Amino acid sequence: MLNQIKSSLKVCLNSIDPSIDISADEIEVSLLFDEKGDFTTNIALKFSKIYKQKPSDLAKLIINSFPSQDFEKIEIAGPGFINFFLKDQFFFRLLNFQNNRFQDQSSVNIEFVSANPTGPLHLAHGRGAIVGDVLSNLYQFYGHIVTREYYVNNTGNQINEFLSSILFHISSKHNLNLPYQQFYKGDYIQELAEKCFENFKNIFDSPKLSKDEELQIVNFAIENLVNQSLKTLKHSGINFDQITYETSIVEKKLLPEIIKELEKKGLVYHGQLHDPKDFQGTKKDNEITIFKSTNFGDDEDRAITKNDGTPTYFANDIAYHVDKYQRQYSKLINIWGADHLGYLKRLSSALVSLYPEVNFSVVFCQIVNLKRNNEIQKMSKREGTIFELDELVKEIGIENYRYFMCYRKNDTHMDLDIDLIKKENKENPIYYIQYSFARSQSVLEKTNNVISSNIELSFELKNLIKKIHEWDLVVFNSYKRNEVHLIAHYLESAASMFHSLWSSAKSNPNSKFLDDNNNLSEDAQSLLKKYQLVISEGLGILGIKPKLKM
RNA sequence: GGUUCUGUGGUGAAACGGAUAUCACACUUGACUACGGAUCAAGAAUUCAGGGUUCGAAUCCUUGCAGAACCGCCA
Repeated sequence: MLNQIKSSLKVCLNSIDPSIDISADEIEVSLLFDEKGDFTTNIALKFSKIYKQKPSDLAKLIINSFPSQDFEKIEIAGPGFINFFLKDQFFFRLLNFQNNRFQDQSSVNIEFVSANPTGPLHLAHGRGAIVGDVLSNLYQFYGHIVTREYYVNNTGNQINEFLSSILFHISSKHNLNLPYQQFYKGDYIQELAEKCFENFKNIFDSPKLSKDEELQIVNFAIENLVNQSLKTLKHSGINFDQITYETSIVEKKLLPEIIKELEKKGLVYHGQLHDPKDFQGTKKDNEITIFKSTNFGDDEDRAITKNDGTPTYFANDIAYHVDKYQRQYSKLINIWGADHLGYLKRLSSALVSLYPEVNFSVVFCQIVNLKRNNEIQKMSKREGTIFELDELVKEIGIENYRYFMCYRKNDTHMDLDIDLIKKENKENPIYYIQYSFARSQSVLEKTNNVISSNIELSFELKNLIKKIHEWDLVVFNSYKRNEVHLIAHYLESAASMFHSLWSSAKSNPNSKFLDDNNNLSEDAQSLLKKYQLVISEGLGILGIKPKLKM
């Protein structure tokens, strides 16, 4: 019906002035859930200038030429809104809307989590994990072929320090006197060190480890952590299609070609930036390769090579994204934590200067605080008070975990209130939604016969029908904007309207779905089934199964 | 100091530039021999402050104030 009104409005506008071309996308029609009407459009306000008319006059012209057979009345309201009142007999038509849903089967790459392989996943990774997975579901909902990708940064200093920390533990526990320092602390390092020791026992017979032996050990340790992380994610319903290691990107040796390309565009020079923190040696012999990211509004130019000639993290990251681009996705989406906010400019400008047509976007997830007993829990790696993701999921359950990670806009700070999440009542939205679904199911199960009687079109019933009709609009909007919280909010509000309708039957028995003999009208049946379908689709995108019984 | 984000009832949050700013909690009332009360109904805001753009601003621009994240040749 929304689309029908839209196209009728387009015809009206065209008949008013054929020389003006307004595209269907510019015509906004939305639903009303109060006494003002059932549908509304602002086009008379929006286009009054183009048509050189006062908004109210334009609205009048539109109404005069609008095919009004489906409507009780169409009126001008406020400064120039046009409100439509649907005839009662057409309400149940609003439930049939999903026949020609938008489809786009192009392939999309969504990269998320991509945690450093030097420790277990914790709360901070959890939000990006869910947002990435739900976004993937959303793209799949519209037919896209989605690759969920996990990137492992297994090179660089952090890896050396990680290895050193493991060997330090082995050395001190088994009195081996190996020359390694401790960087990372924590129980998981000790456990990992033990595993490495068990697996490579014979290596430690000699007093010194070769480079090759070190490599074996660190790879084993990384593999172990990555698998553990993937297992944690799998437990919360997240499965990756592709794991990409930084080393495999390095092996492809894309960097020289990339630097050459950027050089051609005048975006690379050799020289010096400020002294790095651990700078050693003389300045003269330390010319590095630098990307001119200030051309794109970045604060500073960024190094592509370090003073020892090896590529920076940034350099390898360009190569990684070039690699992704070359795999021919129509769209690349990254989910990043807020700590990468300042990193976007340099990466996207490098990527865009290489491939101006690239469709690359980043969805940022802000910090999550853990709230318990009404207090924000301070978390610190040093004090060992990091809350591992595994524990969180165990404590609150997958459904709660997934829902609550989605119900705030991704770029706002969020407090995850453990006590609230564990409640089983209205305060917990996911519970409230599931309860409405179970209620609808109980009616369907109690039904003796489906009959062709009429159900009274109360205010509450109309609202619920309209809400169901609105689903397509909401989910499409959520997809266009990469904002998954819109779905969570829709579900909550749909459930609220369902409960309202349910309770209205207390004061108005005609609003009951079932009659005294447990007969259900056809209309009511199609309403309930459609409600279940919409809720199932919405929860499905969030990765949650609806409950038939609770 | 720079870059980016945020500022909405007592609290936590919603709101493609649209009408009377929505939801939950807390607080105050009212509704249960129930199609599952695990619910429903009723009650509160000068949207941080000033200026601008617009028919129309929580939303866009600008100034100020307050808070957060980031600001290595670390990843």
